[in-house]
Amino acid sequence: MKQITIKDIAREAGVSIASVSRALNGQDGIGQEKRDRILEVCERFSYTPNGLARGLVKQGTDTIGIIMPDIQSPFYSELMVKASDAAHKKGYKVLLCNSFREIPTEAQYLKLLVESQVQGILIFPIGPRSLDSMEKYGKNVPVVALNELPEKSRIPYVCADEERAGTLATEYLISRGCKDLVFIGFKAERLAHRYRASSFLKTAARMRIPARIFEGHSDFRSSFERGYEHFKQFLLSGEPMPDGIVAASDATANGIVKACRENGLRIPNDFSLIGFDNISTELPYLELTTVAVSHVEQTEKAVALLDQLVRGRQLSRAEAAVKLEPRLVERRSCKNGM
Amino acid sequence: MKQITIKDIAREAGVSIASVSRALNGQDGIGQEKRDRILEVCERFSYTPNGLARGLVKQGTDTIGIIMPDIQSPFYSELMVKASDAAHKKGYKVLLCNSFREIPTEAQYLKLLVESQVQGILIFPIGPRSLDSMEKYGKNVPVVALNELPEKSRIPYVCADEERAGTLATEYLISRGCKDLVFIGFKAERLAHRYRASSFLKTAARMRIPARIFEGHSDFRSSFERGYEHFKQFLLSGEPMPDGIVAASDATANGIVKACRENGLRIPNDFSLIGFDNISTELPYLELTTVAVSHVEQTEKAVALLDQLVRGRQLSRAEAAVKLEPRLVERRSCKNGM
DNA sequence: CTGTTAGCGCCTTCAA
DNA sequence: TTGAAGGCGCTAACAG
Repeated sequence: MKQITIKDIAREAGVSIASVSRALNGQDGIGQEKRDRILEVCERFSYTPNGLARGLVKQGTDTIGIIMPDIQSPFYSELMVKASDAAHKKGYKVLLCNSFREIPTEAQYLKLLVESQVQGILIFPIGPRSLDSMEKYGKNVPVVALNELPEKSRIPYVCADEERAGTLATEYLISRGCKDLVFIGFKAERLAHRYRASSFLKTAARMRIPARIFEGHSDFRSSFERGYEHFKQFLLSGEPMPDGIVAASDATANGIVKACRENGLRIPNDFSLIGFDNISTELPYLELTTVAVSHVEQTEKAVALLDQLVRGRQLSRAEAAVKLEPRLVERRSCKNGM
Repeated sequence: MKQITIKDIAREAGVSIASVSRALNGQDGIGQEKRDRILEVCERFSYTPNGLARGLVKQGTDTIGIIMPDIQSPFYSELMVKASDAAHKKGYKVLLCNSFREIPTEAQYLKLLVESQVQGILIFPIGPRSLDSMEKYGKNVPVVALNELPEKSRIPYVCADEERAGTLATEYLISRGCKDLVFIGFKAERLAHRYRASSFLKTAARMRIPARIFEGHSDFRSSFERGYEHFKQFLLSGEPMPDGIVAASDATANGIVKACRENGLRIPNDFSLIGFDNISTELPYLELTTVAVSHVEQTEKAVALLDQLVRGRQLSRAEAAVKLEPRLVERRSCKNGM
């Protein structure tokens, strides 16, 4: 399939390549009649301009890349969709990449995107170990992180205030009368989990309610599986059953629900359950109460931030480190035991 | 962020740009010592080659594009992941695009990918209306369709033999003792549904079992919603309850299950349910029996086909129109009433 | 209004 | 083993 170039079109239409370029880009400085003729020829040859050449001379592609760990997770795919929307609104094209929760794959995509001359990158890091390559490629092109907080670094980010989220969730459970709390699905590598868990403990202590973190062993491919397996481990552990469970995330909560079904446990009858992230539109079988920031707000902020950077604005440390206020989304997975 | 070029590196290392290029691409014709020095300089400046320029001169990007209608659907996202895997194995990089089930968006991405000089495109068409742009851009670059069968066109495709799938599903339900069948979630625009539904009718007639297609009104964003709404409409319609339901797809079946829960219906106690596509690993609450082709087989075939085309091989009509044999995946949504 | 020309950053002959 | 030079397809001055 030999590529047809602007030259072919020019020859065929009997004009110069400059005119073709002008016609194609809707610039003026060309007669209507000539323009029509050129466009007609393009159509006839089903000519498509070479984006590489154009990008090369224009020094830009109007494209940003989005890297996320798991396209199959409802959480990420929803955020991804919202983020592309936001990017499109700002006039960017979007390249999507799925890192499969693998650090090397993630690094590879960062490289690919930089090489593809995207103007900026939005990344949902896999975890703290993502930092190295983010910092490396962040020298070439602006990078904004969502969702994991690269606090130790200078990478700009937009995420939820997870500490506050943990507090909200715990307070809510207690306000509904829970007297014994367990946190399930904890994964130490996730910074968000660390915040959620530590403020969980802190809040419970402050309110004088017994609370513990269940540390399930071994890790699993997805948060869903982790929730499922950890909760089964918890049931087998012989530990006393709490009346309130904080799941490390909604995906985790979903796994817990599955384990409950298999063990004849009912929510919220047997215990109250609360999660984080608000992916529950994807959980048709459970109306999960959760704590989260608005996905739209988060992604739009992130794109706006990236856009600033792309346009070369210098941002202060504070402007580039956005923590959004989470709020409670009340549904039906918590009983009212007051 | 001024881009660092091969020229800067050459100047810094005190060599010619040709040498830098050679070092970067691991070609020989350059001394080890010089090569190391160059690489060191690249590292120090965190130089990343410009893919646009490289693609331009190499006349190729080793990249393929994948376009799918809905990244949030477990069905598509799973296929997408499998397809990228297959592409990576063949040495291609992958660009992902989400058409949002919108024909214009789909066309736009086709254009974007062609302009980005991908070597080939894998597309999960939204429906028959996708054909126009597929044929248009198929002139520029090889395009292979999955999942919808563009039979009227010359676009190469790899999909399930949906007629056979419909037969299998219907036969199975009947073999399990069903005496009254309804097909729910039908959407006329989906070619696959038409095949499934018509062979459903045909098979039931052949086996002398009453069967009908319930035509729900109005359409919905996702198959899930369509299943949910259509089944609720069915319940309200006053039609007699069948003992076997064929859902237009697994996603549809999932919607039906949701409606069942809300109406106190139990599966398979109240009726047997079967779907298509085998996405049920994503339906933790129901072990749905289904009919489908292997996702891995399908995507690998598709990538192999595309690869042939990319390498310029001419394929016969038959080679470019692959229908895979579906098989029954037996789980627990059908009772045994024999 | 139109055409000519000089690059964009890189790879690849071709000479040295 | 090395470097100089041409050109990939396109846009953006600059001339006419």
